[in-house]
Amino acid sequence: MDIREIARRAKVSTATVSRTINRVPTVDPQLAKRVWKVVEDLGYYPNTQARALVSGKSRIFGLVVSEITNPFFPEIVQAFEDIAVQHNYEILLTSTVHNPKRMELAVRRMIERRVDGVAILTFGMEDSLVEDLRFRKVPLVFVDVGPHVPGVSNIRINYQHGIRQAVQHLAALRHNRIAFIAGPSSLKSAMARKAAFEVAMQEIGLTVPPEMIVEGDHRMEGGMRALVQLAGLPSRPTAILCSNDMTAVGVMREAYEYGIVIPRDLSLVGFDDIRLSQFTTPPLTTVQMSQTVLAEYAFQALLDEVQRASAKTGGNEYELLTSLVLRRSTALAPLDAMTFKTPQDASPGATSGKSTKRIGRE
Amino acid sequence: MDIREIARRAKVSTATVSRTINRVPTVDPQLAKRVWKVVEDLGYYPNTQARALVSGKSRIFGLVVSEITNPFFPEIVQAFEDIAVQHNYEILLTSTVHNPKRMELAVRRMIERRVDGVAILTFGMEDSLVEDLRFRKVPLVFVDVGPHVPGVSNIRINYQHGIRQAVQHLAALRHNRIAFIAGPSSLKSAMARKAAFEVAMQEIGLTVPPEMIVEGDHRMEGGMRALVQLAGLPSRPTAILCSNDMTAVGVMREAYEYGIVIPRDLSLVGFDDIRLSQFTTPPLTTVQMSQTVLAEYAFQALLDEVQRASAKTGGNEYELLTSLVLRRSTALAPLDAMTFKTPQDASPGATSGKSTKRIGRE
DNA sequence: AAATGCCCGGTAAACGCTTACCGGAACCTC
DNA sequence: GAGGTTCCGGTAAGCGTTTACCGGGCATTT
Repeated sequence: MDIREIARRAKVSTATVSRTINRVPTVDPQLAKRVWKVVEDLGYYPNTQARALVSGKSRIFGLVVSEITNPFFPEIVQAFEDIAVQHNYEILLTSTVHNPKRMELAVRRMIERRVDGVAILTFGMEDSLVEDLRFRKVPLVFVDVGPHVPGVSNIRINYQHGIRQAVQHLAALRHNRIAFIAGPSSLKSAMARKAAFEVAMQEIGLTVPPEMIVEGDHRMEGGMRALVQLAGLPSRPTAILCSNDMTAVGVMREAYEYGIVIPRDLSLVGFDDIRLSQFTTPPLTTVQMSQTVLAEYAFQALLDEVQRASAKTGGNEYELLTSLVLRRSTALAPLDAMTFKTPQDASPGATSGKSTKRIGRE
Repeated sequence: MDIREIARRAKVSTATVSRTINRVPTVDPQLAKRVWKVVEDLGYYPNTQARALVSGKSRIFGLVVSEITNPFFPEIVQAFEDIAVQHNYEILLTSTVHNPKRMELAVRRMIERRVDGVAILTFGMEDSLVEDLRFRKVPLVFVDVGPHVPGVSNIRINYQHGIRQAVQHLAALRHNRIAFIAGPSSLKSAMARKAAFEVAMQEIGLTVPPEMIVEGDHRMEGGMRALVQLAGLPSRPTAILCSNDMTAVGVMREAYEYGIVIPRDLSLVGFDDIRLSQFTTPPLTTVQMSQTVLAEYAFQALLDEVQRASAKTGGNEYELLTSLVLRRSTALAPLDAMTFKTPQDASPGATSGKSTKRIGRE
């Protein structure tokens, strides 16, 4: 069932049907009504492919993420989709799972589908792929790492702000041995977080001995390993700031094995504020980086670019703030130097008494 | 840059270019080589929209999930995408966030994009929408709840298998007061899980007093509320089976507040085996329902349907098994009837000693 | 009343492909 | 060597839209 069928039944030309459907104001209301009637009766839905072909606009944006199973991404995807739907855009999602082949294929598929723009939320994308996109004049938006050229927008993340808050918060709780579990050194964003930590520590007048910075992998396992390493130190940290939330979850998990009670024995701060960090025990204090706002910026950047078409102006810069969200994984530093207790002393619920409910024995 | 440009430069007709690109074997290798050269040199990628228009196949499958931010879904999406990529299919993802308007819009968009099939992994979709899809002869696959008609495939989930294993496991650990936290009664799948639990309990000769079944909401909050309720019982359960993992996470969270130590005081079993359940403390014993296999079945069902075109046979049925995966949230039932300890007795690490590492005080 | 302008709706080309059909060349067959 | 096959590549129609252009009818102007 196509537009011609509608035209025939409504006894008008296909042009009129098209105009009606696209709400071109010059069509006579009488006619329009007749057309709409037929459209409704037949349940006609226009064929987007054909529309795209003639208009040259697919109304599709590509969205490239590293791994949809990484809890950091689903919220971004959701937010991005929400806005896309509002603007009548479709989204082509690709989860590259860190596989260069997959990434290449993804780019190719997107170009073949003639996407109107691509948001790249993955870190470390081959330059040649970006070139391919740019060569085809596809608007791009990067987070944190894009080149500064026309047609390419960037969302820069202000790590410093949130991390400074976190460090100040810990300092206010009298922590002075604060460790940092970094992300993989191959990730620019991870390095930026680490640098922000070092700056914040310095600002506040705290020194960071080298052994207080250990490298994780932004996954739970890295956090677990890192805690083991930090626990083995002669002078242990009383607080740990992690480069992302999954790392913090790993720390929690390993801390539990060691009988270290968070936050009594150890304060812990994450980064990203993924959903999961509300669900941990105790809920994780973390530096928030709003996935929703990130998605909004990304979409807006693409949309702007599409609308101003190929005006030479292109390439906006956005800044995304980060900020501390307080939950329950941080507390006053232990008074004595003997930070970690042995398991028998460490009883859950004995910590931040005020928020702990108890039920008596029957 | 289009196929004509290629044709011109390679001094052949567009038909030959098309044939070459589609690897039709009748084109002369010499010619083909010449064409390929031009294609490579120019970086030509065919326009999928045009192809779709003429072939009548979009090579897009729709995927409808309730909420991508629900940890249950990302793995399915990932797995689905993996297979889709292999088969050169694109996926149109829609997260309905339980909003009927969104759902309607999603269906409309999918039809307009002329998807070749739709996998519906959301529960409770308006019949009218399904009708709309069926009317257009779009192949469909449902999980667990689809109607039994041609063109519609179903993936039935065998809840009984895994839940029986769970119950038997708990019984073997000498639990006899086993509670069940159900999902919302509006969800068919939740009701099926509850029924499976009741059957399994009966099989094993255990009775289920009505107060041992409480309704949750498949979210953390429901689990928290349910635990409060169960803890208030005069005769408390020694083990709880939850209708999904998020519920179990809520139970864990609330148990921590009460000083109830899992698994020493309370054994806990979840359902779904979402990623997160590996990350809880302790890791959650749960009934697995393989998201990967689910996605594979769904894709295969759609693909079958597309390939056999409109042969009348349509509508496969698949069965997905569930099975228990043992982690560390279950243990021998406490010997005395005084199931829950008061906080001061409850020390983490004192439980399943063998797997608990300790470090001595320095 | 004829000329002019405006308004609207129809005609048809175009978007970038695939493919049915056709025709020429080369190769057989008798 | 004439007619018949076979093989390949070109011609052109068509997929379902949008839209530039055109032209008829009516109102307005002189």
